[in-house]
Amino acid sequence: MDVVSPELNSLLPDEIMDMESIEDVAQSSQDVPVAMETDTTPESVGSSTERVGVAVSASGLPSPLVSLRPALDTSTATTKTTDSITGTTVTTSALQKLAVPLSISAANHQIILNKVASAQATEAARSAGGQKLLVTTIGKTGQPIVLQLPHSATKSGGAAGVADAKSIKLVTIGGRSDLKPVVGSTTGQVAALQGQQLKTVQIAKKTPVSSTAPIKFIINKPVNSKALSPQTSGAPVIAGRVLAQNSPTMPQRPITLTDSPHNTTISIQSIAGKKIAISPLKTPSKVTVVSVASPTSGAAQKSMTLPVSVALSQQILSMQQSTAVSPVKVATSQAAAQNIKPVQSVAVGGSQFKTIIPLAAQSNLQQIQVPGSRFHYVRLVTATTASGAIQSSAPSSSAVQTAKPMVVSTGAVRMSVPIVTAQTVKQVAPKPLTSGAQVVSGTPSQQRLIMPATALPQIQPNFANLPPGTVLAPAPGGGNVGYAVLPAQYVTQLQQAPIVTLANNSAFPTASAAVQTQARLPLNGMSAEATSRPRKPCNCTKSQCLKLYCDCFANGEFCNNCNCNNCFNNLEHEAERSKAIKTCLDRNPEAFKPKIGKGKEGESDRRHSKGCNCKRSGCLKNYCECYEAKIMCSSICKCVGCKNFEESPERKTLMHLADAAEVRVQQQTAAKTKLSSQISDLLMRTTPVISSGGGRLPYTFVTKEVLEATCECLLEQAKRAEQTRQPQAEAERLILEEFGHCLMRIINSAGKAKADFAAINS
DNA sequence: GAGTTTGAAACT
DNA sequence: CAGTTTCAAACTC
Repeated sequence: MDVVSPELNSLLPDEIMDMESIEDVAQSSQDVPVAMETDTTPESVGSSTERVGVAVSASGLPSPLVSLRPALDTSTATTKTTDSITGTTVTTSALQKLAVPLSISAANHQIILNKVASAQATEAARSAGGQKLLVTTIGKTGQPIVLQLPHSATKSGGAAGVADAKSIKLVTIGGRSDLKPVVGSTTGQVAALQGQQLKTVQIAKKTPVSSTAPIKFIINKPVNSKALSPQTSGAPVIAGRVLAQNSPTMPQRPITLTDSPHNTTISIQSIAGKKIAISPLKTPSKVTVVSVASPTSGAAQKSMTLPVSVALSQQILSMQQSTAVSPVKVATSQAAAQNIKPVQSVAVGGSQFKTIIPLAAQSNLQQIQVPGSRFHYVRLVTATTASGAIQSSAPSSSAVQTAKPMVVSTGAVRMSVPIVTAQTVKQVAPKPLTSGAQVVSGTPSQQRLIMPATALPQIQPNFANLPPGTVLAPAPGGGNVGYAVLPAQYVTQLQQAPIVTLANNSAFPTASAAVQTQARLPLNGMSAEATSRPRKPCNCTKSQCLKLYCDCFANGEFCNNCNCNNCFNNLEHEAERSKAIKTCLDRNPEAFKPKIGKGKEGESDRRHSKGCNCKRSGCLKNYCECYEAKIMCSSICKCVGCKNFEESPERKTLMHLADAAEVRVQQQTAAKTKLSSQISDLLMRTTPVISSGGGRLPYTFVTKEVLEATCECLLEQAKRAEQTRQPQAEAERLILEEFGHCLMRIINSAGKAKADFAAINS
């Protein structure tokens, strides 16, 4: 498995440190409730003084295990998964040193996970028996991780009650005072024992024996569970359906994922029907559910429609891709594997911000973290060859997937989702649901990628709708590896989009694979532009964009649409990039942390972490990092001739000038807008108008007939005055009065007509 | 757009 | 840790 260096762990941003989420993955492979447990042995915790990464493992699942481990070479953690039916245990080496070490660098809200080391993990996975549920959290720097993993070797299938705390896998976040013990039932369910804020999300995947039986994912998120009741732990998984548990004290707000056998789509339905935009920045208790089910080998050649229904029920974001296995395929090919839809449950940084990623049986998903907090990458890894990937039906032979955990920080402004085939990753053959269906195709699982790199040129046009910042990177060396890097805002958009469709097929006929997204929407009151403003392209020429000179690199981002030369800051040079990141971190562990400290809720205590060293700019030019960040220089600055302080007249002048300029720009913009509006109004006007005080009236009402009638009225009034021998002044008054009456009638008529017209057109 | 200035990052 | 060099962005013309 992979290793995370302690120092990297120590660099994990607070957002991640704050992560309290604990996910549980439950899978049932039979109509009979199947208990599933993922457990970590106590030693998996590693050194108490070391930071433990996130190890999320869904045992018993053919799906890739998610693991994020501390880089403690000396520590070893073992994730044991036990098949509830056979009692076979698959152990995933959690802290095992890898020949291909996982490179995890975490800084600035980002973690990079590289290289999947599967071989050892696979071997280790087959070792001892153990427990299935593995929940992990990340502790804060210097704070010990507490993993309480009772050896509940409970292998009893069915919905064994979780009342027994011993059978519960308890995972806490290291160092946090508000740790929430989590109890996982034998059914893989997790409930928060005392997590006041802890919310558990459980995704249970059950493959119906009958192809016609719908598969439902029910995500239950008990909140504020103070106690675990037997009821909560005993949620049964029956007949292809996973019944979500409810916290006795909390209402259930499940999301149901239904796999329709008659079509190739799975839709996530929000039972609550309430969509909530997830703001990774501020909103706590957010849960992101990302379901990505990749097609199995049996359906590998079928194009599929993969509607993603984003359902936000109780702050749950669902991003789902269906596996869309056609019933025919299920019948002819190895159905066992097809119906299994492994789920990855991933804790997301930030309190209660969670990401759950159900994966298809042969899909693999890796979390890629980049130093810096803005990007969070998820890599989908496809199964490679049959060797190692395909397992016999024997549950014990299930290979352990080496998918890396995906961690998304709450502070994520952008989220990237590289999708790649992991040729080096051994895939776990889905376990057969039934003994009779245990035969798994021995052919290499041509697992299709949602966005195969090989088809990148083809699909790229299909992603025209993707937001800025999306990168489709070809695989290095022309391998069948590709990445789709999606900005986090994309996810944000998904949160608000009613449906997101990811079409997946080898031929990409559905170029429409198009991800349907909506326009950027404000995030927490901040404009999306402000929160996810695309970074300026760099122009690096000599640094290969692998030094902090490069803003992209310094911000933990891949270069995208930059003007750099010989750029290595991309997925094609992951090795170099990882090395460079490590070098930077070795030099300065804070290298990828924001230089500007976060001010406290509107306070102006933002300041540069290191202070500037300006000599000649007076700290009033953008050369100065303080000034550039629009903050005052502080005592830690070593600048000379600083003018960037509160009372500085130069600064005030500059600010006033800037403000004035901004006001001018705004005024000009407003004037332009108004002028444009007026012009548009004029152009759209089809008839002349007269003013009626409150609005414009078409003076077509002043027709010849009206004029004649008016004149007649006036003449009549004049005659009357003449007949009554009124004085001239009085006659004029009467005539004018009549004229006024005429005008009023005209105006009233026009106004009425206008109103009627508007009513008709409305 | 080319050249200069600037200061952070990297290096010694 | 200080001095120097490198680098890319900011700035000027």
